Amino acid sequence: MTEPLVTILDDEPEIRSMLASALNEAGFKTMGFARATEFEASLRTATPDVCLVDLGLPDRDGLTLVHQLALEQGAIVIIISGRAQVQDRVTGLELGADDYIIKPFDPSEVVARIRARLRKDKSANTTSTTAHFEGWIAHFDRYMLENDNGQETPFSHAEGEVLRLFLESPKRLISRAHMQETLGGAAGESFDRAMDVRISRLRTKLNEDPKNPQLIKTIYGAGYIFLGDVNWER
Amino acid sequence: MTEPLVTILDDEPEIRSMLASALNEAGFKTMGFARATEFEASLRTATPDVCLVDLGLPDRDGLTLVHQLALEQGAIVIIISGRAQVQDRVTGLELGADDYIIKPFDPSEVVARIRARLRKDKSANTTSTTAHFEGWIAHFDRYMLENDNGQETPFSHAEGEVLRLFLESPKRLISRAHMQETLGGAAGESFDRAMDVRISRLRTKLNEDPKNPQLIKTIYGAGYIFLGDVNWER
DNA sequence: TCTGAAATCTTACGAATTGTTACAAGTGGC
DNA sequence: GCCACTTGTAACAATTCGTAAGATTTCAGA
Repeated sequence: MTEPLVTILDDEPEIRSMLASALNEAGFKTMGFARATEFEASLRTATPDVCLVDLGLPDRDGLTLVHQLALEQGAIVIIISGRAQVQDRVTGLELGADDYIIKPFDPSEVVARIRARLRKDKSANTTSTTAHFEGWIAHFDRYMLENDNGQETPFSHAEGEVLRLFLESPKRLISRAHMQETLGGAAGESFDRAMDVRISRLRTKLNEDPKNPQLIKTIYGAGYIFLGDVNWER
Repeated sequence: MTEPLVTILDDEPEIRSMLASALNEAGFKTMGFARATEFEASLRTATPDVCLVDLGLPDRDGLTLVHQLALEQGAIVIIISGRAQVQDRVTGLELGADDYIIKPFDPSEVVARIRARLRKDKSANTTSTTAHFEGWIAHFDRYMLENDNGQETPFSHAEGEVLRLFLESPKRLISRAHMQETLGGAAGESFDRAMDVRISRLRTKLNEDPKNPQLIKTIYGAGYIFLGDVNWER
């Protein structure tokens, strides 16, 4: 995961810029939004790793938004709110938020809390070389794909990059842009086609029905989603 | 995971018992320790899912203990401390803690925060969003629509947006304006027709009789209304 | 009930996006 | 150098989805 993307949803410009500069300095990419509708529109093309949400939004009830985000996106959701009552915090967390930070806050704490979440999120996955999913086993050390009969077929390095990307973020939208970035398609050229081809080849190795893929789903105009439960071996 | 085990490490008996009773009530198993050495001895036999650690221990520097725990055990580590400075919190989190709760605290918030951590730990793989309605099942994770015979037909992303909008507000008027806004018809113009088409396509997939739609009703001059009982399963 | 204007539905089409196949350039082993 | 393999590119097929335009429905007023 290169430079996690953090979205900031708050109607106060000063808070947005304060957070953005602190986060950028800490090595995150950021996107700021003043209103929920703009933010939601952006979700179609970008998949944030962390969403900071102010509860006092002008155009939407913040809590229901948090609820949706936590459920539909796999993202980490952190509430930032002026409401300091215990009850507010408890309901916010129950509804799916991963953390609840009270205004006024110190940006460095926000950074620390985000790091803590991401650290946990990743440590489940990283440093392992074998992943089980839907009857398949991917051996990244040997570049081998094993089916439920124990038969193995090799996959190439390029195919492995795509597969790993999918297996590390299952059930989440992976935008074409992010994919391209991660796969080193440096120049945004007609590398698009190359990606398509990689995915196409991966799909055939996974015995996907071209008309109706079960594992790697295309989201027209947005990117891809890998369905299927993944278990990394540790 | 049956009944997660939470260890409580704090030298004040009242705090231990307060936490223990709140956690037991919430369905956790608990073990309390007054001193770090006892706690560490217990690690040889039990593997806690969550460790609550007070920083002001008599026999050990709490921070180094936290650091060890976070690294060696895969456990979730939550600091409970009387030190409320931002700097304390930041270093605690940087050293590997997953959360930092300040004394005095409300036990219900501790429970909520523990739940939030455990939820995230699990949910990495289990994001299934489906809705049941009038004999149909919409699988939003797979972009599939299942009828009462179990047959599945795919729906596109654009169609899914409309369907989701309906299923999230059943039996309520959805104005064209609101719809347009939500569906990102930013261009605003003759996107009207596009919406019509989306709905039309959705209706055909739902086997609606064009003369007499049962599920998606048009309210002339206002918008649409989705009839039918919806049950979300998330 | 009849009529006309406005709103909505539907069909067909086309632009943009994505999938797939064939081929060629590049790489490494023998 | 030969051969197997990987991987990008180009060309064409398939899909998605908005737009245009004619058909149909709704509602108000006569």
